[in-house]
Amino acid sequence: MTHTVRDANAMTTLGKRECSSNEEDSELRRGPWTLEEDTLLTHYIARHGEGRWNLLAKCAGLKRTGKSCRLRWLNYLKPDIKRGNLTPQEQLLILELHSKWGNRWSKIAQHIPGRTDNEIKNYWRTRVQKQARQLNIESNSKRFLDAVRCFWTPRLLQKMEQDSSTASTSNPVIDSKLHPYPALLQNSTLPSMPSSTCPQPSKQICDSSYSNDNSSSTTGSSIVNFDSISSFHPQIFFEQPRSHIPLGHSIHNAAIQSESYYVESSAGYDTECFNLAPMSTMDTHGTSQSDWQLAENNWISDDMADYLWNSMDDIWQFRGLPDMH
DNA sequence: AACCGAATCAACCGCGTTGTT
DNA sequence: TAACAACGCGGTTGATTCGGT
Repeated sequence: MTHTVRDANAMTTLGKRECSSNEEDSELRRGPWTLEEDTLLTHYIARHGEGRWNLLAKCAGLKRTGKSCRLRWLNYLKPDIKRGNLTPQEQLLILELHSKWGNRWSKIAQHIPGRTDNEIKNYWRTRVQKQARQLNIESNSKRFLDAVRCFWTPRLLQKMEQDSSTASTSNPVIDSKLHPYPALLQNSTLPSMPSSTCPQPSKQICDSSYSNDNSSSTTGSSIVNFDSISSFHPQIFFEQPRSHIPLGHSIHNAAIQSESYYVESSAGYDTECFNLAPMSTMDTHGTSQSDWQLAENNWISDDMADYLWNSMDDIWQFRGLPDMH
């Protein structure tokens, strides 16, 4: 299989040929890795460990740059890499962490075990940004965050709940025994369509004392420390029972109103927690509460709401999963 | 069945940071 | 402290796959 070498690369290679007497430089392989190369790299790292990638590439007999070897190992060959679609929990976490850190893919990936920065970056660009584009919304805008908060986050939470109600005990999603709303889990119904008033944020959130800055951890909830999040397999559940959460349309707000989530390790990590409230309330652009209320009056149109709701399965890869209707 | 455009994701690049001599 | 090498990150590209016609 051949790989088209871009002009810039051709220039680089030419430069190397001119500047280097090392004939091997011109034999460097590019493009997709072969099984043989993967095997060589894996076996070498198994015996000698990773690091010093340029040396490693030579010693392992790979006609690749050290950079290429490193990338292949970290993004594909490393044993703890997870394959397959992102779970709703992971998607939720990406949304949340991105709202906090922006395009700090590596930093985000550190908190999603088994997922690489490249994978998360691709996910964001192909799924999230695509939808933002189709809606003519800036993917980093407040408006988009609002859409995420009011449409997608509740749906993801609902999906997680759905998973938890059907999952075997080996499935590390929501532990229904810990869920304060077993009835909600069993009886919740997917709203057929969000009402036009649905996206209005709860007053509880608007009135909350969450700060708008990115300092995190100093939110209305005392249990949160984003910076303390370390590797985990997330299990997310509501922090406290609410006295009443109506079913149907109100599940949007019900999910939003649930300010805090525990993240519990299923692999022996420290139990930690994080707060989705920043995503529910935080404005990464420093918008004031009055701005938010202004936005409330200028919310997503019914058409857009229709679109958002109907397209969520595509966006978050729910297609093929059991329908809750 | 063939074509074509869109979507996906592995792999690459440039550049800033960190470590070493 | 300067020079160089190695590393790591984020942005981008392009080959492959998918889905529609």
